[in-house]
Amino acid sequence: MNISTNFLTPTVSDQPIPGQSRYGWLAATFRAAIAQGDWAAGTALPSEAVLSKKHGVALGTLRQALALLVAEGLLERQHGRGTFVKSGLGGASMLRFFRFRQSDERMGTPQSSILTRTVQLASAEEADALHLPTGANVLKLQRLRSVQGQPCLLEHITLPLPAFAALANSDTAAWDDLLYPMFQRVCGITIQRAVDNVSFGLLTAEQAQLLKLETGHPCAQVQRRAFDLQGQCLELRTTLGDAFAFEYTAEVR
Amino acid sequence: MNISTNFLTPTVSDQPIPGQSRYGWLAATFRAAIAQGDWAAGTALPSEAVLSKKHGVALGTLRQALALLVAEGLLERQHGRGTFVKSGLGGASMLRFFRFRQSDERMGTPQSSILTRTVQLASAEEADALHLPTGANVLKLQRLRSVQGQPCLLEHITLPLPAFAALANSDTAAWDDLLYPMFQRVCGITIQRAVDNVSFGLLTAEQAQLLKLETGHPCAQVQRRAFDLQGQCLELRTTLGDAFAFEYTAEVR
DNA sequence: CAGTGGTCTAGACCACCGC
DNA sequence: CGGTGGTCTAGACCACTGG
Repeated sequence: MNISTNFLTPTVSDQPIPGQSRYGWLAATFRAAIAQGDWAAGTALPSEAVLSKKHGVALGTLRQALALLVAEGLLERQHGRGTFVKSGLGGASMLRFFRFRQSDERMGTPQSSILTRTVQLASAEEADALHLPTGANVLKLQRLRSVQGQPCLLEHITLPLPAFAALANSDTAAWDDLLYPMFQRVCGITIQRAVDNVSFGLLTAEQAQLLKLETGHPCAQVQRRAFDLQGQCLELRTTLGDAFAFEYTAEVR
Repeated sequence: MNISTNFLTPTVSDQPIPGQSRYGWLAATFRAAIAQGDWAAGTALPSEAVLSKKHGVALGTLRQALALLVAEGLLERQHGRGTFVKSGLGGASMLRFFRFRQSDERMGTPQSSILTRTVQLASAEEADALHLPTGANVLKLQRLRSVQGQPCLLEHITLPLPAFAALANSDTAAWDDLLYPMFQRVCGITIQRAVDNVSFGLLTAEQAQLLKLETGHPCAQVQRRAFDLQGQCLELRTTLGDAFAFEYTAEVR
């Protein structure tokens, strides 16, 4: 990572500044510290004064660096309390696309059950997206999520296999309703960010049966790629739900 | 608006600071200047040095104020050139929800034709959303947008009537393909921001006929509320398009 | 080259939190 | 109350743009 360690520091700073600004370099340093776990999720960073002194930088510069990481969603600042490392994604983020009856506040998280779990060879697209070598295995999950006993979302999940090996043999019935916190606990993997692509389709007979809908019923399809702290894609997920329960709001400027 | 004009300014500032920070108040001042047209869209603001001196504020403080407006999408800064007032929304923003063949780059804007134009009483919901008095009139438009001669989007647009009177009698055949720039030119109304709500439904017979699809064909429905610089809602729009052409990407952190 | 925004400093004081 | 982040200042120098 360190391209030029800059042996001949002319005047003041001994810090290797690649091509970026000082605060940009500082932000990168902190980003790495978070990614490597030196700053654990949920914990507080040292105060601004300490950090600025430690890195030989003015307060304002240090604050610019932190502001970058806040904008990226890695940090959270609280006036009078401190600066904290954000935990990864919660996992209930799929619900933002759907409005299921009574799902709004009371039953925050839908129940989850794993229908199938298999290990198989990664397809070309999967290997490409997950940056796996050819011939690598992936863990495939089929998962049904229900609200108040009503099945509402059907998911197909692909996970790269050396990384998620701990999930290949554990009892799926004992799994949490939320996967991402479990990824963190069991596999030490933090999902920090995801990209969802929404499109429209019709349910196949098998899909419809699981969702208790008619074959050919319209469905919304959300294809997700989820990334860890290093920006590595570590999950591919396809979620299907009743198109008539779909609702999403976006702002344009 | 000015709650306390603060007659007894104790030490330094003569500026009416409501409860906000200095830069927050500055930003509000600039926001108002833009909204009232003192800063015309597309023009450059005075330099940082001039503005900071004029408002008796340090450079850093002035920059914080500008940063707020940049984040709001009202301003745009260009290193070495200046700070500019952004023009309103372009108008082609509906296409971000759909992928029509060959619409990607070559034919940037779909052609537009106004099918019907009527003046009628605002419904209760419309009057509420547009902040109209009861009994006020609205302009209703039905509009078909086509790519390469193929009809693809059907729109139903509601506009409050004193404001858009200039559109009530002009020749619709001569209208632009993009409405928002025309709103600005003809009515002096700048659309700065919009909120889109997406859901799925089925086409009625009339809708299907216009879009050259089957009755009952699945459609994506985008309900938009568009706002001017003051945050006033000045347009209600419902857009229908083939659900199988729908595609949208969102990021979650 | 002059003028613009971008970075950086070394201070000061204020507002909030929790003990 | 001490410690935290938030605001603000009055400078300095750098990097980019355009004539």
